[in-house]
Amino acid sequence: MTATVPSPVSSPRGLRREAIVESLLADVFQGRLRAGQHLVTQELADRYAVSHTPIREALIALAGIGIITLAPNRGAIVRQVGAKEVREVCQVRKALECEAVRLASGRIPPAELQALAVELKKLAGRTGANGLRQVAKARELDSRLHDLIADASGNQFLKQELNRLKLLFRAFRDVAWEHDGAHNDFHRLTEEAYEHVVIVEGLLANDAKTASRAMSRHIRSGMVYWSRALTASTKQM
Amino acid sequence: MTATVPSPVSSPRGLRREAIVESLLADVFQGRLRAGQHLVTQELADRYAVSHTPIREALIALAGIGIITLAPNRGAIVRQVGAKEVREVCQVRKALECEAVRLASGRIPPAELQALAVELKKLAGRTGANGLRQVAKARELDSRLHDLIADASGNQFLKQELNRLKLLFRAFRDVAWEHDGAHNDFHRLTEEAYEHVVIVEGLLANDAKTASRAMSRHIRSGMVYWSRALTASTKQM
DNA sequence: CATTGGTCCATTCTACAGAATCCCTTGCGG
DNA sequence: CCGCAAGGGATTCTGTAGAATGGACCAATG
Repeated sequence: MTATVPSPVSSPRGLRREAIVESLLADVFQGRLRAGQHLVTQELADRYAVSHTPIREALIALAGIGIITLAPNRGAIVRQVGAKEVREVCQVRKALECEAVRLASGRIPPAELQALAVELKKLAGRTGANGLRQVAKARELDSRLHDLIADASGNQFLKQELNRLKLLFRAFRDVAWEHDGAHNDFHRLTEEAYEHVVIVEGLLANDAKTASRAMSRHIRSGMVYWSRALTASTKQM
Repeated sequence: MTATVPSPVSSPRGLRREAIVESLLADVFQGRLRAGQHLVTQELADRYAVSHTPIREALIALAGIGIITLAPNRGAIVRQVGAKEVREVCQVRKALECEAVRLASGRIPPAELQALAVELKKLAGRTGANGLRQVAKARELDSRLHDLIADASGNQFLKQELNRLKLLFRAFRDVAWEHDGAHNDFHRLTEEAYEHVVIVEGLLANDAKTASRAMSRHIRSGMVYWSRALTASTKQM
């Protein structure tokens, strides 16, 4: 199971923990580590070719992010990723993203927004032809928009929180993706592009209310979509 | 400096990290550790009479909470607690508490709310006479209200996030408290009690909008008060 | 069903390696 | 002769490894 991806880590001293955190996050994102799975430090240490000390530290950090839970003297297990969790995280994310949009409204350089709008429309126009390329593009634009907003909110702490939530959400989405197969998701991606356009247009018009409502709808529809994808294909425990 | 409080920890194996986290949190809350201060693992290890491994792990956990920042190969420093940080955290907290109120509206047992309302009014009535007793009572009621709301929101994740933020906020408040001395804060406490009453009444009337607006005002006024208290007394770096 | 022994593994300790910083020296310019 | 900047070495502290400790779970036995 874990042997499929050896994933050795050769980071400079002091950055190993961080590298391991990222790699483990990716493992969860891409379904190599499943919910409920027990993580054994020694195994991970072997796999990453480091001692178990940095592994342990990485696990503590992951527990802080909320990806795994740590039980004293019992180690780490990957958190359940069910429809309930998706809804919960999305609810929180919605509240924060909307706040960020309100704060950011009128503070983002219009040039950036224009450029983004152009690319989004181009993406939304193409109906799901050549897959993976478009998926990558969509995700990049998504990231760019949300980062732009978080930056412009002028609230460092909020930005940091949003980033954490984005990571969590990505974990959920990627698990669902794997379960569900890809073909439906192309549709969702173009839908998302349209939603993004509405948000960007709201921001361009300096209309905080509209933009924040669009953001709310955007996240809600993501929530509905991905939580459904999860329930559809997972036999919950 | 640190010698004033030896704080030895004698926890059963497996809970030491947790114990250290709590103790360090308390140290920050109570101003024994000041913003910008550099935390040396060996010192802390001596102080708690453990090796520096669990100390390191505790620091990683604290960094996850956001109380300290970790620089690779450079160790931990206690985060700046200035007016800016208070405002940022409060902004985030406001967004989440309001969301929680909206979700919780109509789902809290009225009996509980009634009881709380009675106690709050009793507290608000007494004008700042016997101090510490009232402070303790006020904090207890505050905690009870926010917990009630978080529980009733039905969102475990949201509840967990709110708890983290409450911890952070408490850290800020206690630092400000120490700087400012106590006498003004009694006034603020009765003010808070009034604000709480409005929230409770909104909830009793099943009026999510009013309740959430009251919550928003509540947190905003706390933000204004405490951030002012901090700027007033701290010579920021 | 309670007990006990065994095994696995999380946790903690000790020791060491490497990074960052500090301080002292040394060389240059005033 | 004094001040200042640059270099280098010592010190201090972080990060990692590997060993030791003891808790949790399982299975076999009474």
